[in-house]
Amino acid sequence: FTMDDGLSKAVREVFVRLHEEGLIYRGERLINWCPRCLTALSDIEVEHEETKGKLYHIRYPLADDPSTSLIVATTRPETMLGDTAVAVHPDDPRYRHLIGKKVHLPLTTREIPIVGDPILVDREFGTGAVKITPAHDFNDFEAGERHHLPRLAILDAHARLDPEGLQKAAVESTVRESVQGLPVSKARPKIEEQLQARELLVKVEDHKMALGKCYRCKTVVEPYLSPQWFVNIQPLADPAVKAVEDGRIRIIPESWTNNYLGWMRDIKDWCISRQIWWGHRIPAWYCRQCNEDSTIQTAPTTGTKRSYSFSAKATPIVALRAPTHCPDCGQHDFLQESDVLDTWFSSALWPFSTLGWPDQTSELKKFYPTSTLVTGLDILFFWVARMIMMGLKFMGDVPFRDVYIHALVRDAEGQKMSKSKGNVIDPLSIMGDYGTDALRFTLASMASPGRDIKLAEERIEGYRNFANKIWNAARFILMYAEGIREHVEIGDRSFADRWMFSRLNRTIQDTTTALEQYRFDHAAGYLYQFIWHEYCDWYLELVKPALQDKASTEARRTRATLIQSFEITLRLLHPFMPFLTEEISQALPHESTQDSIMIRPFPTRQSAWEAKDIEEQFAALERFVTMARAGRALLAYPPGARLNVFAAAKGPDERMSLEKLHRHLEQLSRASVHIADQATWPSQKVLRLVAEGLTIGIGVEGDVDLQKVLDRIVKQAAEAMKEVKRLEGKLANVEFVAKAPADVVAEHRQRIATLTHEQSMLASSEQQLRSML
RNA sequence: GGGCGGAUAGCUCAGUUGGGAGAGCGCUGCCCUUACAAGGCAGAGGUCACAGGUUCAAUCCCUGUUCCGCCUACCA
Repeated sequence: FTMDDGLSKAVREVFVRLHEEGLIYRGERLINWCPRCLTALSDIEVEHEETKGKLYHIRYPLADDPSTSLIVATTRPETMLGDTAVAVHPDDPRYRHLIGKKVHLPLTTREIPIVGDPILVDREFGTGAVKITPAHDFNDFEAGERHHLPRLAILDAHARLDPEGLQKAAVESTVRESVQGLPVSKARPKIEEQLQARELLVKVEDHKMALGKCYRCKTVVEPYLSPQWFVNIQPLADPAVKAVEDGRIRIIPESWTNNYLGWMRDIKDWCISRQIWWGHRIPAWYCRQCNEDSTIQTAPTTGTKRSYSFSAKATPIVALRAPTHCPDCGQHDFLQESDVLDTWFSSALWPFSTLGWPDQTSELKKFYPTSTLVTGLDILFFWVARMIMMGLKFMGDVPFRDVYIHALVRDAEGQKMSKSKGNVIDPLSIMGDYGTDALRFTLASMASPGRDIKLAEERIEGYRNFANKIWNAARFILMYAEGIREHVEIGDRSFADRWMFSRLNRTIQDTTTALEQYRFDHAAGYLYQFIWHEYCDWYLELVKPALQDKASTEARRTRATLIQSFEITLRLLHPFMPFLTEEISQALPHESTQDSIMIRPFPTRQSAWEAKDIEEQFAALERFVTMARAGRALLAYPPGARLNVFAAAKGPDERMSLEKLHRHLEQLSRASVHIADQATWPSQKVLRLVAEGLTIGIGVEGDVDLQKVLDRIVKQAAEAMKEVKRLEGKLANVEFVAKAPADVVAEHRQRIATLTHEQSMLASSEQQLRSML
């Protein structure tokens, strides 16, 4: 970014304003530091790794009574050279009386105080005494502040023992000479040896701990004392906590809310400076005249580091532009701060900086705040929380209403994908193999809340097939689209059309509701089910005969319905499969003025389409057809052979439905269908099949394997028997009948009745079959 | 250490006012039936991790255990 770039302008504006309010300060603090990259690291840049280490128990003799000593435990014996105190718990009867006395710090000529600190010390852990090294440990730094202890840095920026620091820390010269210039890993055994030789090392035990490592180079990070820039975060965090507490911002799924609140309430000042090249350079300048003593020359060792920096004592001038002269000395020789900003500092401004802020643009008015932010959990704190804080601070309003936390996509082993780990699944390659829409649909369908996604190729392949299915349906429709189309009122449409519209209506409603609840998985499921298993499997099959005679009224009307319904379906599917739906919708017959599908309205529910009675009739048809097909498979009739199928309706309503749908029944079951009472069926050569209250008979012709059929019927009867026994068992329980809701009990009775009827039918089929064998 | 999530068909995963266990892929059988074999039709397959508890009734609620994963933390 150039300095005139809008984003940079916003960053500088924010930096300067925060600084003016005292919310940005510069100071010497401990930060996570990579001794190899020579830069500060933010929390997100540090990876923690379980490591086997050692716990060293070291004896610190009392200064005025060397026969008595405190034993402290540490995982980092080399840092003891920088100790400036030993802490015990003020209420600990073992040590209480020692507070205020001094111990002699081994390997040095220093004496350091014993302090009481209830925060740092856990009485139960180790010996109950702990060393304080403010320059090399975060907690010790805090403890050092509480007790006004000096900070003795004994490591340099490369995490080597620093000769000057060792000198200042009054380390014995022999010790000093043996360790100076050594990296931590080499110095540690030397220190261990020295302590051993003086019999001050009480014991060494194995110890598990989590070591922080630089995300880039895997070097163990060091808490490092250096001048850095910070944001005083509490004044920004408080409003951001409130915004979520009072519901102005909703986190979805809700379970992450506590995570957010917990983190925000316990937030620490934000180190925003980085010692790297790439980034927004901090808008601060130092007068060379006034800060001569604070200038630190550093050799450009790697070629990526600037050659100077300033100590914590230096006085910066923070401004939007380079100052023309120094307000103190009037000189005009400046060096700009060499540090750049943490990348999340500018990211935090994204919701408004991208809209032109600090200018009051029309985009800013229109799009701030936005409705939903979709993001991954891993940056909830680093990005989302900071956008909320900065948005509230500079815009006076939340940057978004809903935060949708989506799942993390992991690799096949369930590992988190990361650039540095190299286990990234390349979306471009997946898209090449299966298509962009298939990948998108897969991710939507697997986006169940609170659960991560292990990307499974089989699922993607399945949705690739789904896309293919839609292509083929489109081909079918285009094939029959030619010709006059006649639009009629919904009530006058055919059975198939009315059923399909009723189902489409339901699908629109379900999909919309699911989207409103951020249940993309449910929405994808509804669409898949409707398009494949209702629209393609049943509707398109049902209308085929009508389309055959192209000139007929029925064909004219069906063509209109086909195109209308498919176009609506495509719009409904468009957010999930944008490319395919656009392509097909352009191919369908349409007005030349019609917009791209992406800006057409999303379908809405039409109550006129709802047809419960039609759906019930369809259910009867589906039961019949499925059973006829099963019978065909059971009797191993070839698909081409025409069957004779008898159907007995349960009542007059069903009989009417079946008669009305007679043509469809014959078409879909490829059979001659006879609707008649069972009593009138031929007594011989008819196989009876029963399921869900419907009984059909299939004419038995030719040489068929009746044994297979018998096995099936016996098995089905056994299953029915088992279920009846289970239900009767429950009904026999007086407590069940007394305490269960009446409708549940009634339902149980109803199920028994149905099953019993089924059983008797099966028994008669069985008897009949045995006689035929 | 603390917190959170997961364990359901061979695999990847759905499944809430507790009451008959689902999908996709894979598998078996039949079928290239003029949209589609990346397909159609029909099937097989599950003591819902384990042990207790609450309840008339538990995949679902509670407790504990085992295993896996994530976040977080200074246990020196």
